[in-house]
Amino acid sequence: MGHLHEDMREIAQCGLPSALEVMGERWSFMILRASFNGIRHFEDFQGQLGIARNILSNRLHRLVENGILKREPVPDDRRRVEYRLTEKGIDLLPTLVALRQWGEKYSARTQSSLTIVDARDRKPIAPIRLHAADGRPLRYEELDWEESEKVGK
Amino acid sequence: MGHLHEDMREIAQCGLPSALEVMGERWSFMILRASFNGIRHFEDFQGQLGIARNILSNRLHRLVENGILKREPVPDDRRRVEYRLTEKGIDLLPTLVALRQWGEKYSARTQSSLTIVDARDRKPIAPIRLHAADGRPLRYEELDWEESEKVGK
DNA sequence: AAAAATCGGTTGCGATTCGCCACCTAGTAA
DNA sequence: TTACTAGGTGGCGAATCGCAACCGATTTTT
Repeated sequence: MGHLHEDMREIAQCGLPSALEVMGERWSFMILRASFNGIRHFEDFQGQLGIARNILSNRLHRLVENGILKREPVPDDRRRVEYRLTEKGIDLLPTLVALRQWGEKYSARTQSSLTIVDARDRKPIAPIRLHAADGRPLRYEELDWEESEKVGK
Repeated sequence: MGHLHEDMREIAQCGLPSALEVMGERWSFMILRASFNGIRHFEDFQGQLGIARNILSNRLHRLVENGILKREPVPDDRRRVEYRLTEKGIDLLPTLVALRQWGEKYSARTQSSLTIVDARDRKPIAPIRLHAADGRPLRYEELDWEESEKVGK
């Protein structure tokens, strides 16, 4: 009694848990951001993030095994290896940007360093928000939650 | 040498670290999602998420002290306490949805339970993506990174 | 009025995970 | 042939996680 949504039990899987399985680990988002910034090599990740080498090694492997980064040796120099974003990794950009914008909105320090701009007019992109299926932006008050059991589509 | 972006050193703070300080901890996003689903009470969070009580207690306090949730006693029953989203917490919805949509796109299991719909036509919201300042949606290829030192605005 | 249940925690304690530091191997440069 | 670089791995103490038991303040039930 008192439950708003009676029939959801325990987890109500919504894709969040599976997303967090990888991205919920410490450093994952920071590594991802570095990747978007063009970082590709182990030593560069390490230097830029200040992360311990064993942790970095572990995270890179987990990101690779989850298809977010791909690891490929550099032909010219067989010591070196490149970690680059896959399409799956690139698809995390909206999440990353939303998180970053939120952090910037609520932290004292002004935004800094690289910002993402529209290549056309070089103006910064808009704050990320929710949109209706037809593209109309939606405010929080215009939303509702619906129980969609229909797995079909 | 070899650096794509010479002048950014070490961290290149972008609001991400400050965002992750709270939301990077285990369970934070799951708790947030439960909040959006209407969960407000300790026991309900615990039951729904299956999280250990001490961890839950710790996370709730951290979310409160960071202004994401507010904790207020229930007048009618002085045993009970309510944890509710603040505006700052509500502002995390785009991040949460983006993460969830990504998880759903790349995990086998179909989406489930509560989905967010446009209250007007009750159709599910659109996938989250980046938009230009004028509202035009942007593809990844249309983006560029710019060094914006100008703190002014 | 007394006993039982509920709610929101806290405390111990073992199991993981994190993070610093040293070290190692293959490949390249001097 | 010696030195250096890139990308790791291993040991070990410190911090965090998670289970289970317990607790104090309040209702609820009997």
